[in-house]
Amino acid sequence: MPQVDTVDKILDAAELLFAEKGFSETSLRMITSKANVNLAAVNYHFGSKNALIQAVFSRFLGPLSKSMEQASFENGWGKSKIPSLEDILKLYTHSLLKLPSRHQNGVAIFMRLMGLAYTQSQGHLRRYLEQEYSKSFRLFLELIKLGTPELGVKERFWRTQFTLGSIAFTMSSIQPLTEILENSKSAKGDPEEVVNLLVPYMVSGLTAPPVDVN
Amino acid sequence: MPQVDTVDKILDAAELLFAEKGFSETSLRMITSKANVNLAAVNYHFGSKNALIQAVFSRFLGPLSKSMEQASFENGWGKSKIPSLEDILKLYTHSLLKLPSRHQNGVAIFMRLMGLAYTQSQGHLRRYLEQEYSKSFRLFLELIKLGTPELGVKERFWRTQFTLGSIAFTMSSIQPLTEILENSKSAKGDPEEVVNLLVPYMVSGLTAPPVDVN
DNA sequence: GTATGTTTAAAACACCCGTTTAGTATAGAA
DNA sequence: TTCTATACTAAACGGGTGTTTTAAACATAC
Repeated sequence: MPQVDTVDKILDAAELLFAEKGFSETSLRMITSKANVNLAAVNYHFGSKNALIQAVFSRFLGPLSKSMEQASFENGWGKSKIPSLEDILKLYTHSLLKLPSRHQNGVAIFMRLMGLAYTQSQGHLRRYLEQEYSKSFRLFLELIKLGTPELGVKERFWRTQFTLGSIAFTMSSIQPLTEILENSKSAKGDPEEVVNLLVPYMVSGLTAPPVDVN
Repeated sequence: MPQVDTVDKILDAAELLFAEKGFSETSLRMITSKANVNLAAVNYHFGSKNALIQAVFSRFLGPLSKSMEQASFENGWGKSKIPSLEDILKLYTHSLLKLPSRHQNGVAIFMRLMGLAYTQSQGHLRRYLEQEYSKSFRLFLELIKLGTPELGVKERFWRTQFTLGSIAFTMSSIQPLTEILENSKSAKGDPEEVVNLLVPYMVSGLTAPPVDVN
């Protein structure tokens, strides 16, 4: 019996390669050779490549969504105790940063994967995430609503999309962007630093004076 | 001699399919069959699939970068006449909206392609865009710098990325998002309306009090 | 009308893909 | 020991990929 079993070896390798190259650009042969595992093992343990993609997401989204729901509950947030927008966004971003990972900079990988999930046209993945984690997402929207009481429905909707766009887009390309900024190929790209810059940006955008009132 | 020559038929089809599915997920056979053109025509006219991808970008980035440079010049913007951030963003967003296109909602397609160029790992494309349009991009950054004098280099860089993310992400999925908001499959999604909500959001985010000072 | 260079067409090429099959090895239970 | 379920592996399968080749059609110039 090996220390790390085959399933985890596959997930580890897949996580890295997907984040680096994208889903369609990563072949099962790349994954299995990086994981030192037989090609057929993927289909044996997961059934298909699509199922593997979903499993990669489940491995970190499961714990993450649980911890976020719990944190929101423990804070007693609700209509009787309305949190500030900054508190909400800080909770979420810092839950992300504290996410345990098997890799060196797991946050960046995780973020990049989330960005890809939005960006790449993986119908099955979007359907899967919607089905499994819609409850967590609705909680997030509910909290945003509590934190931006002055906004109309339409304007809140679009500003939330703008905000998600900032996150997804930035995080999905944080590595190349860091290289541009540091002007070197070895810049490692510190997600924590970027997140600390991101929160005030989002707060300011979300709480800007409304244009519309409806 | 046909009304629309083969080259343009290929570009039209490729543009739509790339925006819809991504680059690797779109095969030359999909493109040529949608364009009613022989498979070999792509390699004959463009040389390779990668060259076709680059050509798709050139067709709209060429005119766009020219019109933007010209507009900035005509306004006399520079260190002697510093534009407001709102003016800058309005110029750019409205240049985008006025962008002539061969398709119905060309803005969304164009934005989605730009988002993909960042997001998908197409090394050759990033290199190509950097080489061809670095001048235009540097002009944009220079204008942003004029409009946000209170920001340090690092913070300005990241906030600019956040802003680009909002635009690319929102515009590239404006259609499905509108459908969600209106709760109907027939909602048409007016880019101009969204842009009017987007500009104040971006201005507010970019001009938020600095966190860092370096 | 014939020759010349350009564009289209059909077919084949070599390669890589995800998946399946058929078989082997291993470990615990009866 | 024999049986059985699970874990793993080597090899092959069918199909799709970008690209190249070969030949035919076409317009234009001489």
